[in-house]
Amino acid sequence: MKYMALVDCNSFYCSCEKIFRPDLRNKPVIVLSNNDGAAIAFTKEAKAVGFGQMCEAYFKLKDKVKQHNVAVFSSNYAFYDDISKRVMNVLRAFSPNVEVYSVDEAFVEIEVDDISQLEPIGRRMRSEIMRQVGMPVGVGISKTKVLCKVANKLSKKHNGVKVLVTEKDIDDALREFPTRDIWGIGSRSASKLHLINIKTALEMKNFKDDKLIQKVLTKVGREIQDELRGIHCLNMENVEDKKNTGNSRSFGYDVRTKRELREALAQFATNSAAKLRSQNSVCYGLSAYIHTNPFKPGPQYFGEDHVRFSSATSDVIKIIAGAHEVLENIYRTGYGYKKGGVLLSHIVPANQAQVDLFCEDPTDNNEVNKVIDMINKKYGPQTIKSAACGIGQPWKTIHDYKSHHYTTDWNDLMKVEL
DNA sequence: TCTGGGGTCCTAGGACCC
DNA sequence: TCTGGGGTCCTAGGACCC
Repeated sequence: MKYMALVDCNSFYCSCEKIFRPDLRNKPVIVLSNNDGAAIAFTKEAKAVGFGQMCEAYFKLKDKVKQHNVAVFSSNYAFYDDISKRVMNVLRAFSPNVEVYSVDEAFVEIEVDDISQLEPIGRRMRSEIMRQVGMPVGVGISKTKVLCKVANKLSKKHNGVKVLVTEKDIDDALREFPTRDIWGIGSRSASKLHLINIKTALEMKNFKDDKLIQKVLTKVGREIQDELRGIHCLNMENVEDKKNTGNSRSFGYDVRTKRELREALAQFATNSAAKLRSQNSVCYGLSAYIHTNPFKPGPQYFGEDHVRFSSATSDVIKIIAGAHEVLENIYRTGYGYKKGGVLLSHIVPANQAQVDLFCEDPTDNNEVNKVIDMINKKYGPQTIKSAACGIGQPWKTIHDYKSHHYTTDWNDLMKVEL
């Protein structure tokens, strides 16, 4: 019989930071967003002393951080990605069918003859990931993805592994489970369910009027209902290529000049294009935006627009030009801009792209891009890039508390003193 | 002073076709 | 009074996730 496990890393970013810092064991740790603007990850020790509200502004937390002697880190995404890959590789030893759902969690298909084998498998996943990577995880095992999510949530109270497969166990779990905590039910949907008197997952599972659920929550909600009943709607998916990709950042200060915005958007375009090429895809569309700081009083402006490429491309030069074309349309003088971004859309595999018969310049600078990618792979990201991105990039974000790139940079390897 | 970034899927409604 | 019917494709916006 086939089941699936949802393996989820505990406070992933914080746990990454702790791997090479044994002195932080059992200590409160928080990780900040880009720009050190907001707190985005917390260990359970940090939650215990009152932290834990996602995206709370860091400047509001500083006093509390001092008071409780909390270790604070800027986010170090290259490092987290590397640890994530290591965790996923451990899981691949358990099953050929692993769906990496996000940086810190994966669904793993498992086949057993008897359900009594499920819990030991979950235990082994946990211990192997801890042994090989040093990452604590929780494992939830059940029949469908939505039920796995429920099981995973409960795993914290069961030493990290919870199996939910018999009807009775499932109903017992769902009876206590608020609708808002169901995977895919956000606050809006939960309020709507409340209006028809559905407050727990069990009530949703047993609600007879499927058509009403469909009407209130669309197809999405209907499928969640079936998943609660153990009926598969959300299948294991192969990690396919991204359908959209992009890059955006808040700036270190309010940016006022078009020259600086051109640099920033060129950099975002460069990063997006590199992601596109790394999955061997090309795109037909690009959109870009800039906006003022919504937290500041005063007039606000959100500018956004898009362009279509006459033939699909992953050429960094064309993509930067596209972003600049959008900027010309959306830039307004007199505002201080706090954030900008570039998104690539209508992405297709490079070998499936249609060539436009009347396109003036269908050839990309493929060789140039290849060389750029090669150099940046060998010597590190950003070793070579378009001068349009600027040199100093003063608008860039701030990272005051960045940890070392322990596993992704030779210069940051851990030092051992003898 | 300081408030994240990167995604997915669904639906309604407009544009267009014959 | 009364103004086709049936279909496809695309996009903006909403909702959700980590």
